[in-house]
Amino acid sequence: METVSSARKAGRPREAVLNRERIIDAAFAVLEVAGPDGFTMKGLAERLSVKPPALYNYFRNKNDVIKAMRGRLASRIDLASFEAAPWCEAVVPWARSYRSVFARHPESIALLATMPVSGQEDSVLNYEVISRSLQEGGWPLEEIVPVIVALESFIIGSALDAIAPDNIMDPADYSPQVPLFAAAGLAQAAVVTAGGVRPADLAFELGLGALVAGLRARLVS
Amino acid sequence: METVSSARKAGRPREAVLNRERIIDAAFAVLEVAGPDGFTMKGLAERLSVKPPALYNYFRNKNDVIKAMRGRLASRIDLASFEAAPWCEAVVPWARSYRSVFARHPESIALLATMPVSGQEDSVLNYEVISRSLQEGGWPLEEIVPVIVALESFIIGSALDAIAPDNIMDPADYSPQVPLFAAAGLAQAAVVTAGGVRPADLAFELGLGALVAGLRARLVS
DNA sequence: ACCTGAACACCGTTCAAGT
DNA sequence: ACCTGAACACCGTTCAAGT
Repeated sequence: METVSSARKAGRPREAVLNRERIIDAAFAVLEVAGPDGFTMKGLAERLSVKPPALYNYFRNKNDVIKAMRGRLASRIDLASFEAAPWCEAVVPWARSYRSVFARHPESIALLATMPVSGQEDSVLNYEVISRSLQEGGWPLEEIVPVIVALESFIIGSALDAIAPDNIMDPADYSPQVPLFAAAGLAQAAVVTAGGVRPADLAFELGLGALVAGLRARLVS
Repeated sequence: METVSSARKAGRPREAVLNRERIIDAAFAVLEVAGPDGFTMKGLAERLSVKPPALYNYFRNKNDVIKAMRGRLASRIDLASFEAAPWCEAVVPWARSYRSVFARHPESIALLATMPVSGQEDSVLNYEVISRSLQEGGWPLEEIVPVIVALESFIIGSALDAIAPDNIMDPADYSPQVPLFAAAGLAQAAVVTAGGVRPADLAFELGLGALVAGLRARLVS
């Protein structure tokens, strides 16, 4: 009589159960349901029907898993606009794609965006494409990196803002002490409900437009 | 014969050893030397010559400690410029102060900036001051919150960038594959060494100037 | 080579016991 | 009221043992 749920016994399986791709897929799934605090090697192993030590055959440690997750996200960012339009138009869809890739996995940002990028990753290749677009647009060589970093800072900060609850700026019981800010919040809420967008989207689009316009103005002057 | 290091015995001390202020002071000290991963309740207790459970008389849990730390930082941000100059001038020193408060405790950002702000904190009062300055500058009520959020997104993102190692954008061995990006990095490095600043500072100042200029342009048009 | 099982040194938090 | 001591349920990681 066979048991139905035949747990794997110790010992090498005839054919490997795991690989890096499968583990990263599962990692995003676990992160999505468990959140950053609940993202554990045990939970990851369980979703793969495996014991935690098995993961260490493919990744050196948990940080190594997270690094691979970020690499996956970076490869999803859409750079196509830089091939089709000048930088000041191209950065807008790129920035939206960048932010939305993270917004697709809201729980990822705290975990992924704040871990220092150690050395080289595939994402470096993306920067070459952007650099070329900026150079063709007339940017001096020494300002190309600062421009990219400034844009990314805004995007990452906006992504962090997007993961916060919508009412993060709600003064709540403090309203009497901050009347103008409370009124501004209500006025924004009216726009938000009318437009069917999130408050974070409003701030992102406004800031992105201003940042690009300001960069353009600096370039022509 | 008395032992020199007389450890405290169990039982209530004649006069309380701890208070919230002392604990928060110690928390920043521990965070600074131990980093975000090494920031533990045990480490915090040790620095206060106390056992971990004692902390729970003053804070409900570790997150509560972190929230108090952020409140402390928020109170250090300098808002004085908003009383003395129009918004487009005032935001610059405010943004620098905001970012430098976090830069003073580089290890804090990952821990503090990414934890969602739950409900009300003292920082809400700051927003009233900024809102008033924006309104006096002619901003429509419904755009005041988005403007503040866009600025904060850029500042927080820049603070995150500032904690990363200076060579975070260094293509290193990838240089042959990304020649223009590598050259741009070298050109930036020359400016950085000549000016005696960090690469992150360059990007922050460039982005801040552009963002403010872009916001101004939107307002007058 | 690639998995399990057992073990180690942690962690945050709870709670009774002591003064 | 405010501390310690002991305990609980975790965590990441290592490593021998099994196939």
